[in-house]
Amino acid sequence: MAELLGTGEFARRSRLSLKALRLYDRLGLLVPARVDPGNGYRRYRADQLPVARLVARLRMLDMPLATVARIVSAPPDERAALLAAYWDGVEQRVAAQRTLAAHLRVVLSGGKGLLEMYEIAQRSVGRQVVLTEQRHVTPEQLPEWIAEATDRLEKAARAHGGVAGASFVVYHGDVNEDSDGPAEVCVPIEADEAPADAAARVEPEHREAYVRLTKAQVRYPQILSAYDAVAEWIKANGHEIAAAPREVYFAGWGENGPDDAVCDVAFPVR
Amino acid sequence: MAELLGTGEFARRSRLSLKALRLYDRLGLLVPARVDPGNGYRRYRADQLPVARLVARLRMLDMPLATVARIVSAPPDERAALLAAYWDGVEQRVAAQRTLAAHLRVVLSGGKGLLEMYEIAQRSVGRQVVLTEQRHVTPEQLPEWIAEATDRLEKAARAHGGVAGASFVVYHGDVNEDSDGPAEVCVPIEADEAPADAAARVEPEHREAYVRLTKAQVRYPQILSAYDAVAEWIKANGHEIAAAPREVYFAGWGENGPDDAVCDVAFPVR
DNA sequence: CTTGACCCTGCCCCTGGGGCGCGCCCCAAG
DNA sequence: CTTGGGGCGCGCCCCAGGGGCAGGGTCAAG
Repeated sequence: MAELLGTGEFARRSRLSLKALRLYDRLGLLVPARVDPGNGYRRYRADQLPVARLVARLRMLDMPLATVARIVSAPPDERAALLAAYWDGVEQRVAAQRTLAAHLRVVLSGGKGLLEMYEIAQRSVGRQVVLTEQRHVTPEQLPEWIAEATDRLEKAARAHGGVAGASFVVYHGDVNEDSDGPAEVCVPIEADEAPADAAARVEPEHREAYVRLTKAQVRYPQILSAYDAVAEWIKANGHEIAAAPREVYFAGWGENGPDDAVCDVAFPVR
Repeated sequence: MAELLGTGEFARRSRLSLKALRLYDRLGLLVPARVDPGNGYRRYRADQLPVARLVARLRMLDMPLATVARIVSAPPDERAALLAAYWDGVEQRVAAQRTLAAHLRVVLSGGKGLLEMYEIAQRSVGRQVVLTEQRHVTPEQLPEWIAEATDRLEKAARAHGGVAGASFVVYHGDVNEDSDGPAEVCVPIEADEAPADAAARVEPEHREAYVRLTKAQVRYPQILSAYDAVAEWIKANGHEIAAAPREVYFAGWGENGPDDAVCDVAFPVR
């Protein structure tokens, strides 16, 4: 009565290979309705076809079988969300890789096309009193340290009138594989002079050339392209670098996606 | 004189693992400057670091080692182009997967959000005399057959006044895993009546609801979402399907990227 | 009864390494 | 001179997600 399909037909109609069907059986992902105990022949019900086709399509997204299994075994009303979560992860990875590829393309072509990739502007920045924390740090420690130090300084800022603007990180030395800074996290506070009871200093008024970056672009090493672009722009426009470069974090990290602007890379100019 | 680095230091400074270094050595991708014949110790020159770092970064793009090898062994002025070509391929694949993921999301959520994904419009289409070719065809044969049949019909159209508009494919039956059409490729010609010496017919004047799709969306199975969306829109707006659905190819395939519009999916309506 | 067409399991292969074990090697301190 | 401890080598097994092939059993139609 129940129309059972052999592996061959099931494979053809689901666009899965025999090898894949056997694997999915073994993994418990797609178990045949009946397996002949004598000869091991697998038999599938026709109503297993939609599941098999779903598996085939999820695999076309290069989704790992473990994730596929989680989706097909989830209640139907949660499946779309699981898929969306997986795909969001893919898009995040690809966004990061995309900016890295763009960076490498510039590097490999010897820096040509750098100024076409970024839109550089100028602005004036007022005098700021900042709480600071300074350290030698490697590229891979950097993001964590910036987050922690910013957090610490913002807490400390509450005792000094509160945070007065976007925090920024000044690079007094290169941070790359051969050099570890130092870097300095700065959080502006509502004060006229640097307090004596905290690590603080005055950041003078200046003009700066800057470029706005998305979260995917704010990453080592592709962020180096942005530095190169601003420096190139400064030279091309006859300006001169006046102080150490910096990253201005004007937006929070958590609440932004890979394609949202979160940071400016800026060089003070004369 | 030549400062040689041990594997440990070379690994740290290039961000490659010892395992990776040994593998790349064996594959000839990154061969140490010297290998001690007695104990097998590998020694790298400091000037191999840039290459090693390039390899590490290309690997962050999930680039296969074979492609990495092609890039690092290419003359410097060709490297950027090779990278660009690789990354273009990635973007094409991802664009196709992105539309598939969107399609599956709609399917898994039971068709909710379908009308928000597509922008559906209406238009009038005049009477057309078309050369046609009809066949039963499976989804994976479809693209090739459409290309070939269109090519044949466009050649044949030259003997009948020339091509008079965008070619289209009418689906007289579903084309999916369970059904193979038939489908009919139509190329409009500059003629008032169907010629007797060729497979031809008159496509009557009609109104149709349609949606414009990018090349990445014009694919099996995600194109099914577009059909569903147009059908849904027709029902929601109180119209009625008047004839078999069709895909209108108004732009060439070869010259367009995955995000360029190439095709409309249309249903004639009453 | 025979002949294809189906179907089974098991084995080795691929990529790009990770992890572990074993053993040697090298350098510095005692 | 010896004794560590870490650096380094090699080889083995492991992962996903199958592809491909060998060798053998099975099923259905002529």
